[in-house]
Amino acid sequence: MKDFSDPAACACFNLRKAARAVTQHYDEALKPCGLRTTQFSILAVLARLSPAPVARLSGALVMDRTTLTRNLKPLVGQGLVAILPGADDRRKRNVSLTAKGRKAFERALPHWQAVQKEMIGRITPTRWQRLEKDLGHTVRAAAES
Amino acid sequence: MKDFSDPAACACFNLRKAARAVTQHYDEALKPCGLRTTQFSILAVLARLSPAPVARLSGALVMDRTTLTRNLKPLVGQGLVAILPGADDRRKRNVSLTAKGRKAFERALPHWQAVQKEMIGRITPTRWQRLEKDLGHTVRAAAES
DNA sequence: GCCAAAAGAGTGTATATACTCATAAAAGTA
DNA sequence: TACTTTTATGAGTATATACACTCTTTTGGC
Repeated sequence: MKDFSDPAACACFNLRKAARAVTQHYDEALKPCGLRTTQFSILAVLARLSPAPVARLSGALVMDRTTLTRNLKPLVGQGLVAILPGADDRRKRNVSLTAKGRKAFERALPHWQAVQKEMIGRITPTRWQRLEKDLGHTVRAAAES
Repeated sequence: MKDFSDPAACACFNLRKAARAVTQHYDEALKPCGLRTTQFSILAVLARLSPAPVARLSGALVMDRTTLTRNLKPLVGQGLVAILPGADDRRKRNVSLTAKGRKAFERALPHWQAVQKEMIGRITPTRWQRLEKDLGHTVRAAAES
């Protein structure tokens, strides 16, 4: 049982390592847009769900609620995202994409497509298809506690 | 080509998402030891390579050199790791596991094994075996720039 | 309507991540 | 040897991550 005796086989370590390695390429590619990968992902989710309360977004991103709150700060600072109190429920904060934010997202899209194509090409489309499924399964497996 | 038009298919986003989800379990499991997953990983690598200069360790961890420097700080603070100037080359800083650090690592090992077993069980050993290979390939693919 | 419980969200604190720039020492070269 | 280049590293800054705690508002039970 190598998997349970050799820390180099650590599932967490290997996932984080791969995430670090890949993130650097995406961040580099999105640099001309003034966006990080995480920020692009948030805008992408918002493009579909805006406006939506914080908890709904953090669920969609599989990101801790408080993490999302912090991550929204620079986006709000840049005027790409606006946060408004909910009309029906004053506890809720509705996060929405501004016009500027939607433009920034659309400008970033081709840059993302380029690096995505490049990276999947390197990984190999076949392997990536498999990997994406396995990652999705992993997220669900981790979340089911 | 769904992979190049739907940001939800983003390789980076999916990797980071899975890393986040899994990290929470490992951090929770290692909490009684006073270690985070990243710290455990560093100790595990040091258990094999200690003493080693910063650049050598960051290479082994596929972690940015400056990131490792920051990550070492709390470990040094807890006395688990010591950093000494190189005798041969005064530019180098040799990072080494202290006796206390080795003990902390050995105490943490069973906790890691438990969560590793639990997580691989959830993911499924077959899928994990495949995933680990694919992650390794991804790291190499990303690094070959 | 009153009050306890639950839901939605922010803050304090600490770690994780990495780019840019600065520093110092070793190695190479004329 | 003096000068340049390369190597090893740290510091400044900014974002990413999340647990514990707190605050406010809503909801449910009576």
